[in-house]
Amino acid sequence: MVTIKDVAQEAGVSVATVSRVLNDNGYVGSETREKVMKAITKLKYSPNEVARSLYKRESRLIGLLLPDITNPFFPQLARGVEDEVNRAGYRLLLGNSDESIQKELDYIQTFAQNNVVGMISATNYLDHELYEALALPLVLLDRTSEDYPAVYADGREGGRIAAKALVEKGAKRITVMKGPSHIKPAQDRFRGAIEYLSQEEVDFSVMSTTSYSFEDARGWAEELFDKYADTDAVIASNDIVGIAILHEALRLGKQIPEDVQIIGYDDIPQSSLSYPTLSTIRQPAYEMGKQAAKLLINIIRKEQEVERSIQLPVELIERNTTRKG
Amino acid sequence: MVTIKDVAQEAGVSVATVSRVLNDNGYVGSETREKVMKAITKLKYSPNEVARSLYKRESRLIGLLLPDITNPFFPQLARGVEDEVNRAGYRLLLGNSDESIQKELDYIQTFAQNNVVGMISATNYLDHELYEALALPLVLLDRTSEDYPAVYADGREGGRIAAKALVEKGAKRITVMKGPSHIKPAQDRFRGAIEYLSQEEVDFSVMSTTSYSFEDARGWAEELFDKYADTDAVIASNDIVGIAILHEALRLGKQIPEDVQIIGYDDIPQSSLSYPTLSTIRQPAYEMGKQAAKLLINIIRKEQEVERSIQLPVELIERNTTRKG
DNA sequence: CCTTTATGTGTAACCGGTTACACATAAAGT
DNA sequence: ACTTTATGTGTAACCGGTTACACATAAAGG
Repeated sequence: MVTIKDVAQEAGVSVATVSRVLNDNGYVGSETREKVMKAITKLKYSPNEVARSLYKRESRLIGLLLPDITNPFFPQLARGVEDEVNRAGYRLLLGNSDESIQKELDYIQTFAQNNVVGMISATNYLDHELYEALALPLVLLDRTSEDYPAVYADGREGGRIAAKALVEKGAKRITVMKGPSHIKPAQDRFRGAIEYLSQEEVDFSVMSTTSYSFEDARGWAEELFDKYADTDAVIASNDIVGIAILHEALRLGKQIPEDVQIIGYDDIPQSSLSYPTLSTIRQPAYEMGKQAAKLLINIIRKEQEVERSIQLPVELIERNTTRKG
Repeated sequence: MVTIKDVAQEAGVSVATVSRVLNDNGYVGSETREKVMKAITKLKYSPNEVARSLYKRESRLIGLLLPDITNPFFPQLARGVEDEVNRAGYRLLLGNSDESIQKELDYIQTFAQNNVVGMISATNYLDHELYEALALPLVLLDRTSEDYPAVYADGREGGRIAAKALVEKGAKRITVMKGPSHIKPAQDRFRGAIEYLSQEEVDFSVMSTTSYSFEDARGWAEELFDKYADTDAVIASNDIVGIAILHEALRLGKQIPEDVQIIGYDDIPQSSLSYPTLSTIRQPAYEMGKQAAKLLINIIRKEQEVERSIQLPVELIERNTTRKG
């Protein structure tokens, strides 16, 4: 391994001077700078981040904690975070917590042990005490909080928009699927939908679900048409479930959107690849990731006028599981 | 920040003793161990990984380099890697290289600068010189190589199986989609399909594509039916493209699988959520990730009898875009 | 009883950077 | 000509761990 000492020796200067050249601070004579640069190139020197991180007590790493990257909503979020974080010269330590508080705590600890400059968390549980003890800049993603800055989409409005669209498109017997109760954003969109429907002249029923996963989605779909066979519109808890419902409806010989209208939530990329293409409420996942990263970096850099939290707008994407006009 | 010194002081011993307790090596008296443990608990001490990493010249991080986590094939891979890597006490530094060699090089450099113990790369380009200069344990994933251990699925066999299935199911005018030429596994499966078809009594045509992305998938689908309107079976370059083709075929009023049979590749989770559900060649993505991580860890630990490379089997998943029997 | 050997603990060097501080010299100000 | 001030460079302390080595004591062996 080539160290700063080797470079110093090669250039015939001290390590301090090499360091000054590397970081472009302090005074360095122009010929000296030249010599050092040449030595760096010659030896293919690349400074060790770990040593720097130890002294500075701060690495150039940012921790990203997700529930599960395997859920199609998260890769986009993650990319948004990564792209923005890279722009500022940081790199990502990634962790999936599943639904395990233990894993979450373990990751938070690792992040801290590695001197990360900050972290972004999109997990559902949130152990306040530990996060507090941390004293690490933290931004929450896809989640609201009183205590920490957060970036999220307007779930309540999303639920409302979905409900409004279905009512306007003539739905009479709407079924609203309620997502897992420990997932906050799931509850927000559910609440938005219920609020809207309650003030309208329509019948609606609520079906509770306890997970978002691919594996269970088909089960929810079957249960839905079993329990509410005559429903003519469904507000799905997310796109995965929405596509499963669509699939099941077709299997039962229903016409989409004539017999049943369906609105998903998230607008994951594959929603536009279903058949018929799924109408949905779009959450700007990539943008949310970017904003969260930006916010975190501003906090890290102690910029003035840092927003406390950022709410991004949602949007109805009308595709082919809802009627036209 | 609580350091080992604080613990030493609190326990009334030297830092060396605390270190011995932490790492459970060297001699430590049982009462002394007790005292140290108590101090650790009391101060909520958590050793700094960076300091350890500097002295040991080795962190507990592993670098994972992917083309793009946003491509639905990769989240599963990543989870496989992460889960296995965690079991062994390591954590992941994640990077997406897109198609950029520069980004790839940058990430490799960062990995090295952070003293990662090893790296797993699933990227398409591979700058041999740099990887060589690295002297970092490296395992390639979803990719073969003469020079490095690799974990991959049997693409050629996959292509063959897909072609065989279609021929057996009565396809007469098969269109084979050729994936981007810089993506090695895409070429393998293509080659497998062509090899099989060449020895059979069927007509087939080849359509070249230059990307795998969602955004372009629809375009390829349109082009396909434009150029080869009378094709009765398609071997898609991957599931995304397969689903887009399915979608387009339905839009054109074709019956699936009666008029057109379609076989995808990868078996990404959402393939079972399409309508009709997509027949495909399954690559065990999660398992591939796990195996790659296992292999890397074995190399790191300098275990004996480490396999050079691991080829995993692919499997035909018959769903509803191919005819029965 | 004396020498080994095993056990327990502390001191200090080390990992590879960064930076405070000392020192030297040149340029600028009075 | 003499003090400031700006510029350039090196020495060594420091970051928070790990470990080689020294040293002390107790147990075991002859």
